[in-house]
Amino acid sequence: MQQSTVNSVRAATAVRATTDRSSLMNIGRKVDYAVRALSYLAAQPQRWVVGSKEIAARQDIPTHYMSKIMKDLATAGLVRSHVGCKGGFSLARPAESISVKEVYEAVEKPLSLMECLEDRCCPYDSVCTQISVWERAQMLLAEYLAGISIGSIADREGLKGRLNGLHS
Amino acid sequence: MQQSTVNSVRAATAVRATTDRSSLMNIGRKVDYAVRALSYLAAQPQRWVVGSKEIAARQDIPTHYMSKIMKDLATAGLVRSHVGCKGGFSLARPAESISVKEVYEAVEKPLSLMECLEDRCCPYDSVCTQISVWERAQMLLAEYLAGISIGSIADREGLKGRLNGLHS
DNA sequence: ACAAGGTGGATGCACTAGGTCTATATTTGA
DNA sequence: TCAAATATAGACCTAGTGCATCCACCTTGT
Repeated sequence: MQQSTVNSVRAATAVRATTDRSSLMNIGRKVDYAVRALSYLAAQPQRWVVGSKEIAARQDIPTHYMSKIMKDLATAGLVRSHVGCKGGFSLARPAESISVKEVYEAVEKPLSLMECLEDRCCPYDSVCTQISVWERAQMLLAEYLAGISIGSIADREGLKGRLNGLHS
Repeated sequence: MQQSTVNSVRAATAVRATTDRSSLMNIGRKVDYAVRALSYLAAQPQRWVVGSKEIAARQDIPTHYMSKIMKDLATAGLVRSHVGCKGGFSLARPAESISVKEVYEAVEKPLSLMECLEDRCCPYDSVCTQISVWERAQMLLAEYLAGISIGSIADREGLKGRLNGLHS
């Protein structure tokens, strides 16, 4: 029955999982900023290099924080960085090919709803009856976010079109 | 074009939203504990009263923390509390009618992925192109979790059935 | 009356989100 | 060639939060 099952598992693993909550889902400002910054880049003419200060100012994002975020995005390969005077950032790939999920994982961490879903070392996972619930929820979310592109976000309200129209 | 739009909005609202991040999605231990506690109750014979100490011990949950969680569940009306000697908790409703979403909201807060989705006072929401993305993601998640019941979780692996079999 | 339970609140601690700052390396324009 | 503008890397700070512990009190069955 239930108690004996759980008890035996507990006995087998006296040590509790380390308090490493560093991997839960967190859709905070950082993600918001990253999406806005990328959208701003996407709305620029092709391969146009924009400084992080400009992005920060236009999108009302704290300047230095913006730098750190852009660095993350560069490390993840979503933007290309151009060092030096008149340097800045440009999209490394077509905006249509950059998904919100990628953006999230570039500035935060791998998408994970619960810690036991990530480090597969939860002592109970063999008898846990709720893992699959969260697993499925996480898949739903990941699939949805993987299907939304920065391009589609930037293109709402016709921003890109309007801007390009002005430049042509 | 983009900058003027955003700038005008910024000008109209000099004050930034208060740093109230108290409402983001957090599927942590508390939710885990709550689900496990409710599952444990669901696996008991009808309306059987179980002390929080017992639940805590059987499910390997910190004792005092368990009390607080049970209190939350009682406040939310998911369990009935029985004060006094030989007191404890029992499910207030059939386990099949208690959804994981309810459990989450009982011990945490209203399900919300981003703060701007909750307090509808984000100064940018009229021009923000990503709100709808998170809004939809949140709906997906909420709908899914609303469709999973404690009953179905407790009944996996036939725990309830086996236990009832032993008692009949 | 008293022990076994729940109630409510105070408290503590570690960690993180969010943000700032400085120093350094790299490039461009004058 | 030098100065200004930029990215890079890191230390640092602060308030808030997750997780938990403990205590004083109230209820109730025996």
